Amino acid sequence: MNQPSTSSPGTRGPADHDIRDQIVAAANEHFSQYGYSKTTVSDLAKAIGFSKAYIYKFFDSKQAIGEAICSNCLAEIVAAVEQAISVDDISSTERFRRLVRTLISTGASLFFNDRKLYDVAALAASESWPSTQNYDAQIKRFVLQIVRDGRESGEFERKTPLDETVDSIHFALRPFVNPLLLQYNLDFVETAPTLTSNLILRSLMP
Amino acid sequence: MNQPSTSSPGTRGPADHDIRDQIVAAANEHFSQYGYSKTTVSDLAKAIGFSKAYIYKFFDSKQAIGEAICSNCLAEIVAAVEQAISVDDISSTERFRRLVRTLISTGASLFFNDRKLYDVAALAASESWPSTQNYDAQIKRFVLQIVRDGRESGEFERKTPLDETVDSIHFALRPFVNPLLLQYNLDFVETAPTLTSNLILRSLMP
DNA sequence: TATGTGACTGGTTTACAAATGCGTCACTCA
DNA sequence: TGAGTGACGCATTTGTAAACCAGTCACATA
Repeated sequence: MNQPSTSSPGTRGPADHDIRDQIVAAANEHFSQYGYSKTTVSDLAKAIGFSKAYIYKFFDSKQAIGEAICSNCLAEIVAAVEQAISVDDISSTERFRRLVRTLISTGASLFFNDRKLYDVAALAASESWPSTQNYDAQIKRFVLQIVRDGRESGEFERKTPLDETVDSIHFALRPFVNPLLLQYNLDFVETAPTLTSNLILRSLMP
Repeated sequence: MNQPSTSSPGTRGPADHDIRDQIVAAANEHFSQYGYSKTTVSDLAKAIGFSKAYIYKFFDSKQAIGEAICSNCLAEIVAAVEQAISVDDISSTERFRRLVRTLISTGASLFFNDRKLYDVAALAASESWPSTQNYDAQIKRFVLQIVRDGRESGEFERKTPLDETVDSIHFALRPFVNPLLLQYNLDFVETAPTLTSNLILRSLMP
């Protein structure tokens, strides 16, 4: 009924509350150290000195907490990509190359340096949690933006419907965007980015 | 030492032997009915009226039997693709479209109609059994053949090194070729084939 | 009214002992 | 000598009872 308007789905009670942040901080710590499944809600409660029941005043479920952590995690990738492509005076081609390169390198680095957190993201992807859908949508928006710019500057072809172009590129990037799939493509992390970028860029040639 | 020359790896004893065929037949039956892991080597032995130990005169291991079944399975996909693209008087573009379409439709049909056998293939892919590596190589050969033909006829561009073109296309098809990955892409089985084909074909335009 | 909790339920996980499975080898039989 | 097997070691799987966990609720305190 009176759900606070600015809160993300799965949260409860006052949207900005010190306790909520403490829970998230504890969850980040515990999830990245012991993993999502080995961390109990009681563990998080103990960590911040409250009872388990109190946690549920702020979050709908354990998964909702996972969502918060996962969102942060994926937001970092998005931020890295955004930073990499938000550079003045580079071609759309170069922008696209950076998108792919950054996407893969930050994703792989998450996998190798923060495996337990990566696993949360993979779980989220396998169950289509909102956080991953949102992440996916943001990457797609970047693709749209670059393709549109490239078309306007005459760098990319314009015959193919914009939607189709973006959809197909977005799909081609899926093995790197989706954490569940990225796992299986890590063997190709050296060669695949350039290969894929080149293929896509060739498809964009006027 | 005196390994029969024509036998596939993992096999033992005389290469063409009635018993071997019986084992393979029984395995096909059992694997597709109960699954690979729920089928014991003893089950297969009983099915053909021998003891378990005798099976090992013909196969190195249970996995070697799985290999035989998996090979057949994947060979069917390869055969379907080969038939689909071995049609006279069609453009390389059309040939490529058929490759992708057939690859996905036979793969998906295996998934939906013979799930237990599909799982064997997925297991094989996840552990990189020779059968899947071989399958992968065969698909790649088809791609090479089509691209080469298309280049010769002037239908496809020739600036990009042939190897790179083939590698990138092969990689782009991975989500459909690799049974382990196909599982995760079945939601897109309607739209992805055309989308992917179009992207790749655009990249091949002269 | 806002902060906070112990006790409860029913579904899942764990722990560990028993059973089963893979693969080998010495052996039999014709 | 080639066809075929029982019995065994070692690792994995399974069955199951106990422990645990996610999530709720009525209630306490200030």
